[in-house]
Amino acid sequence: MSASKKRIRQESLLKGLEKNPFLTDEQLANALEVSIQTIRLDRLAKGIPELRERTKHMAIDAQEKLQAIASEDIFGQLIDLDLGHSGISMLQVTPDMVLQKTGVARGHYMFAQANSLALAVIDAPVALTGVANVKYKVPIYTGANLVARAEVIRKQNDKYIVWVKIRNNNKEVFRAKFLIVSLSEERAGQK
Amino acid sequence: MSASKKRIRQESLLKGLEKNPFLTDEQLANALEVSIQTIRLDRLAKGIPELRERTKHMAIDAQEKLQAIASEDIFGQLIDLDLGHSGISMLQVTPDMVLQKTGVARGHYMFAQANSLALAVIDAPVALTGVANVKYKVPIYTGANLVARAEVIRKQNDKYIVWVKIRNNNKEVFRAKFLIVSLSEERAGQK
DNA sequence: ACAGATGTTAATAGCTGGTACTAAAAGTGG
DNA sequence: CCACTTTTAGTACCAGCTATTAACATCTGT
Repeated sequence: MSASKKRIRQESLLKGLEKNPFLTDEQLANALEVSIQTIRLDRLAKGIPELRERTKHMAIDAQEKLQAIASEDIFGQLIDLDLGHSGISMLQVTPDMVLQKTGVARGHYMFAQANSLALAVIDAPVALTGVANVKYKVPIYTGANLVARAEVIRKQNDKYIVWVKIRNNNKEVFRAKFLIVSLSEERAGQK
Repeated sequence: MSASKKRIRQESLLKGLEKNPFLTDEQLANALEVSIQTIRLDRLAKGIPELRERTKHMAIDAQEKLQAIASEDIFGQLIDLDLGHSGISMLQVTPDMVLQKTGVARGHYMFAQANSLALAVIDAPVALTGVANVKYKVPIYTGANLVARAEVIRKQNDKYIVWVKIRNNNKEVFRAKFLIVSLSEERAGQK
């Protein structure tokens, strides 16, 4: 019986810290109505680090995640690139990409994957999207492994037409046509 | 002269902590070749909190940012909404939204703002984007205050045509036409 | 050149939130 | 009742500080 009391306490310890990781042993001891030493033994048993270590790791982890999001993990991994002709990228759909209400991936992730791949394929120092025609064919859910394939269809002076098709399990779920303008040097208006 | 030496030191203190906020006073003292006490006076003067406080605030801030990103069903702030007819949202362009190379905002932010606003306007429990036609008219840079206005142009059964125009300083910079399908209940394919 | 201001270093006491260890007390099961 | 687990208590020690007081060091204006 006491063994199960212990297990229950250790589990609520884990849950409590998950909800609020900034609790000291003292606060935890009060909350669970045991002594500080018991909390420390429990932490030791469960391999839970002390408050300061927890805080530090949270800071580092969250920072890294933010950077990953800010940089380009959203857009998928570039798998293959034939500059000026074609490219392939892959994007894993994770739970935070879907709308809670429906479980369907937000459309702008596919758009971002397709658009950034299209820009990557263009063989120019600076390129901007001018026009995009997009068609969502099938809703996407968590766990989908989206494979985008971009192809430059036409090039005329500084304008490129790029087709991007996204497949999930070899089934086409999205397609887009981009008109992309490459800029020679300076900032310039887009048509 | 010593006053400027002090100022220089305090500035490199700030810069050093910006690069690596996890430095103790002792490490900082070694790096800047002064005593620990000097570092502490400098921190006091500049209002820089101690290592532990810095770490904690980083953890909290980053966590909040992550949650904000994760819960962003609507990209930008919804300013006005006339369900089934029109809506207005605002999005501030921050430095992490732009490509370093060019300083131009990544296209999918505008797409996300427009798309999510279009979906919000639809008066239906579940709605999915089917087709999007997008035109980028002017490149956007950091600091831009994007105001998107969506209007339902046509409704036919479960299909809606929504126009979204984004303006920056009252100048149109982006427009998109969405064909959106509202779903009655179940998960269903999109055309 | 010397007083007074400014800047730097040192020393000490006390705090938080721990680790590590030892030992006693309480509960529990056969 | 004894053996064993679990819990609590107590002590010594640590990092990384704050806060305060005091002694030097350096510079600056006159």
